[in-house]
This record gives sequence, C-alpha cells and structure tokens, in this order.
Amino acid sequence: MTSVRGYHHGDLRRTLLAAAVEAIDEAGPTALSLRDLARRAGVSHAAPAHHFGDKAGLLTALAAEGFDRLAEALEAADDLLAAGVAYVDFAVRHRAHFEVMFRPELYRVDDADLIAARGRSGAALRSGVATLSTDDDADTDTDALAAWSIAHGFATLWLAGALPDRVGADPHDAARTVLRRLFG
Amino acid sequence: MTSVRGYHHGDLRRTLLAAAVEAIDEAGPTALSLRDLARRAGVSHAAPAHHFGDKAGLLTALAAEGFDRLAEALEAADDLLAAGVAYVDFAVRHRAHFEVMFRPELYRVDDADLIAARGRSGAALRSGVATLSTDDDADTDTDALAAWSIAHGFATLWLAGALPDRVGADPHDAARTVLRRLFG
DNA sequence: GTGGCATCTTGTCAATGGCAAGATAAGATC
DNA sequence: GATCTTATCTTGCCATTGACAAGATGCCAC
Repeated sequence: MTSVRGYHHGDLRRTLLAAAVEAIDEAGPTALSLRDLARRAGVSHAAPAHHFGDKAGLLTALAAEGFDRLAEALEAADDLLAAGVAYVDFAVRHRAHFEVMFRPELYRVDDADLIAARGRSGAALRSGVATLSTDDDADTDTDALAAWSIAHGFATLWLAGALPDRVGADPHDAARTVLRRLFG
Repeated sequence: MTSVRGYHHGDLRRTLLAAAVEAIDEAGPTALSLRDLARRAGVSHAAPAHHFGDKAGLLTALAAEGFDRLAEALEAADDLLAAGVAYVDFAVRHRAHFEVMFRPELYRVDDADLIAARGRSGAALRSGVATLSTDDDADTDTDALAAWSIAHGFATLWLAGALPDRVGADPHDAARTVLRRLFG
C-alpha cells in the first residue's frame, strides 16, 4: 500500500473489496457498481476488471472471504447455542458479506476458493451440532438443519427489517432468546 | 384482455406482473429489466412506467401481491406445523414473489397496499402460534419468532441452494421433518 | 539493462432506467 | 352526436453501467 498513488495502486484488490463492503452496506448488492468502486478507490473505471474479471468475479471473492470469516466465528464458539448466536452476530456485523454469500445468482458457485471456504463453514456447523448429538446420524442431520435454519432465518429476517419493533435493537440478546427455544 | 392488440393493451398491468414473475424465476430480481418485460408483453419500452412509475413501483406491487397470497396460504393451515410447511411451500412455489418480499431495498416499504398485505400475513402467523400458546405473552412472542425464523430460514436456504444434497428434492417432506424438531 | 509480464488507463459499444413530449383511444359531459 | 378530458401507450432522448479492446506504465527476473 503506497500512500502516494503512482501509476500502480499497490493494493487495489483489497481496496476494491473493502469499497464493495462499504457500498453494499449503503445500498445493497443489487445497486453495486464497478465504476463506483473504481471511483472510491481513485482508479480508472476499467481497473477492477483486471483483478476480478467482472462483477460476478468480485462478488465471488467477497463471498469466499465471507465464508472464511464465518467459519472462524463458528469455530470460536463453545457450544451450539453460542454458535447460533455467533452466526446471527456475523450476519449483522458483516452484513455485506452475508447478503452476497446466500445469493448464489450473483457469483460463480463453481469457484474453487469459494467451495473450499463454504466447506469450512459447513464443517464448523456440523462440529457444533455434534457437541449435543446422540448416536443417530439421521437425528444429527435433522438437528443440524434445524439449528442452521433457525439461526439463518432469524438473521435474514433481522437484516430485512421484517421483525416487529418489540424485538428490540440488540440482535445478540434477541437471537439468544429465540435460539434457546430450539436448543434449550 | 383483448386478443388482438390495438393501441391499448387492455390488461398491461397484470401482464407485466406475470412477466416479472417469469423473468425473476429465470434470473432473479437483480437481473430484472423493465425493457425486457415490455418486450415480453409486446409493448414499447416506456409503457411499464405508466402503470408502476419505476422499477421499485413494479416490485412494490409484486411484493404486496406476495404478502396477500402468503396470508391466504397461512390462514388455510390448521395448526402451526401445517402453517410452517405452508410457509416453505409458498416460498418454493412462488419463488419470485418470496424473493422480492424480503428484499425491502428493492421496493417502497411505505406503500399503503404493501403495509396492509404484510399486516395480513403477520396476523395469520400470530393466530397460528396462538393455537399452541400458553397464557404468557412473552412466551408467545418468542414462540412466534422461533417458528417464523425456522420456517423462513429453511425456505431461504432451500432457495439459495445451500442445503446439502442428502436433504432430498422434496421441500415439503424435508420441511416437515425439520420443523417438527421445533414444534414437536 | 532489458525483455516479459502484471497493472492500470483510455476509448468505445450495447443495454438499461428514467424523463419529456406527443399520439391514440376511451369515456364523460353537454 | 360533438367536444372535452383523461388514461394509456409510443417515440425520442440522455446519463450510467458492464464489458471489451488496445495501449500506456512500471515492476521484476534473468
């Protein structure tokens, strides 16, 4: 990262991803414009294409980064309830990443980095469920799906602003209360 | 609906909404193009603007229609489990509506028709939860949120293609199994 | 130092959303 | 029935965008 811009930016790839997060936080992934990102980074309108090919390429990188960070967050949780809360927490704190991750029509689902990162997230989820599982595999699968569904649903509804006001302003607390209804 | 097009289409508003559902089913709400809808309906590129103002106006109408149909589906359910399965079923069968409904950045959240329709959906959900509630209001709220979250989460993950293959191809059955984990 | 290669810029094109102005039809009023 | 009004649809236009092609710049290995 050079402080004084020459012809070469120095760290454009990372800068563009950060700008994308900002832009998506402001107006959602739909309104994302590569040219806007270029302006934010102070480069020409065609510079992003070199690093990401096209819009889908950039969002693929963003989604992969998101699945990686989600995996880290889930791995740091002690039990399933903590993992569920961490999942919601991740969605709220990394809204831009989260919104892209679960909109596969926006990126390349066959990207190798992405598949690997998504695999890490999935493994972290399953290992969280395993902490309270019985020996029955079918039950474990159902438990994992139910846990994932309720955490994902709560996070999604929260982000969509669909939840009633009485739920409060702290997603952390509200999520714990709701998730306990399944896990407790 | 006139079979032979004159200068006036006759039922353009409804035709455009139907075309929008088709287009969204094919490529998602992000790729929706008003000009493409106009071509599908056989009218000029500016015709949609008269009926909906702009893209957000069209998606507002679509979201309101969706909330109305969702309310009907939920009202037809006998108990909470059936309502949950109906919720997932609605999402899968009316994918285009569902995807727009929970993406408020795409439409006008202050639209009167939309707010009314969303209210009907919410009331239907709450009355479904009431069938198995205790006297405690706080518990009822938590139950409603948990039920909504797990159904919404499962539906969303299903639509995103995020669920592992072993879940199967029938969302109806898979949803019942998972939802029973909370409701049973 | 020099050739190769990654990085970035400039220029261009088709497609889109949205606006303005005009054309056409249908209905209301007399 | 004639005329006025309004709703509906068309044509024309402009700024913005994504994508591509060709060229400019500078880093790095040899």
